[in-house]
Amino acid sequence: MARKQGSHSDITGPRVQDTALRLIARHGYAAVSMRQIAAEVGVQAGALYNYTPDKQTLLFDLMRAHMQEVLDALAAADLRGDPPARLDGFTRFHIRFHLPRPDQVFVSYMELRNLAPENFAILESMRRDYETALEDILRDGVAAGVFAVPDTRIATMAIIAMLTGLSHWYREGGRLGMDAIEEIYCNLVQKSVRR
Amino acid sequence: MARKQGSHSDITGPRVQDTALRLIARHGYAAVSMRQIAAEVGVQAGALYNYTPDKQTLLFDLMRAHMQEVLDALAAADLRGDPPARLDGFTRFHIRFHLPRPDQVFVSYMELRNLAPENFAILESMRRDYETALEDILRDGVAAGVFAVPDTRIATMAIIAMLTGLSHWYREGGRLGMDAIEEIYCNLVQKSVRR
DNA sequence: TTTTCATTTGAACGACTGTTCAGTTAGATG
DNA sequence: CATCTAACTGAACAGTCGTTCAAATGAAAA
Repeated sequence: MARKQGSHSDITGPRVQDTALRLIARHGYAAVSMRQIAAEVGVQAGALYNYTPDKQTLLFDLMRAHMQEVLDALAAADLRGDPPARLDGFTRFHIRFHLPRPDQVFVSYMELRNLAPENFAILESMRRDYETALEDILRDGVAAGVFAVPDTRIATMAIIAMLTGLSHWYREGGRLGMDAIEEIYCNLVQKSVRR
Repeated sequence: MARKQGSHSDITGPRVQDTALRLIARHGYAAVSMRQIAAEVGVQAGALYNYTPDKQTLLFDLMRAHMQEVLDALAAADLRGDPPARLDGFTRFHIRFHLPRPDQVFVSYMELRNLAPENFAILESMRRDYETALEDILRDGVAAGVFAVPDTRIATMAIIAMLTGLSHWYREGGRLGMDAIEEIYCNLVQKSVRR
């Protein structure tokens, strides 16, 4: 029944996602037209609608897929040990996961305002889950007396902003490699919350 | 000669800037049309061209004005003392200046990719000046032996990302006031670079 | 070989885009 | 009062926008 070989949808579908992600990261959602995406994929604009009901859903699917990957990967990382060890683990996880995905990070943080309210709420909730994973570590550390932060919620937001900011300026092949960056950020993060 | 009283341009001009800033911060440069701005100002679209040569320049003027205000205010702050005191001063200055200007911060960080290359270069240079002010403090602290950072450039970027991130989630009337926020961030920043 | 249908085309829809400009308006000037 | 002109209108220009859909395509299934 369902065609297996020779079906172009297996190829075109991912190419639509990849192209949309790259173009939106570069120019912004509102500045990229369906015809631009189609042209880079190598089809006419109408063909895109075999792969997304509309432009808004195309954006939302990109962002949701990214957030889901983040949460799944974090769960798989299975951070263990005392709070400082888990904080180091979280820092290294964030950098290792996000640095190779600059386009996803860019889109996920810049295009939130272009989401329909119900889609925004879904992503905000997923984002909150990620933040909570870090805040739990900080709270445990405070309870254990190894961290001293005046406010775990704010420390969480501050650390995540610091880590996310990295993705905005880091370029592969720059002065420092990912491993060196990782060490430096672990040092900064760890000290900022230590007693 | 030049009309003084009753001249609308003294009123309409600033209103164009204010309206454009607010709409662009909310919806993004590409998503806001000249007709939307005009409608909120209360004029027809054509009238906007008495105040800006084109849409691109309108955006650039908003962003350049903001960065110039930042640099002027920082120079006026005239931070003195030992490196820890100057770092505290920088942290407090950044928060006090940026928190009351969320729309400017939003536009200045989100719309860089919508600038023409020559305009982008100008803003990037002003941004670099601001970053250098912080890096100088960190370098002096390292030289004096009161700070220990593996890399002053990265610590600079990390701290600025942390501080800028604050503007993205802080809302007036929230759980904590600006003064409390200031204390918490001074604590986090100071500890992250201390020996 | 014929049939079937997933896939794509190409044209069309109405609406909106930034920008220009001749003409109108209204308030200050002489 | 008549004049002047800064400020603004309203229409027009040549495109582009997201989206729809009948028709064409071509490879797998029968």
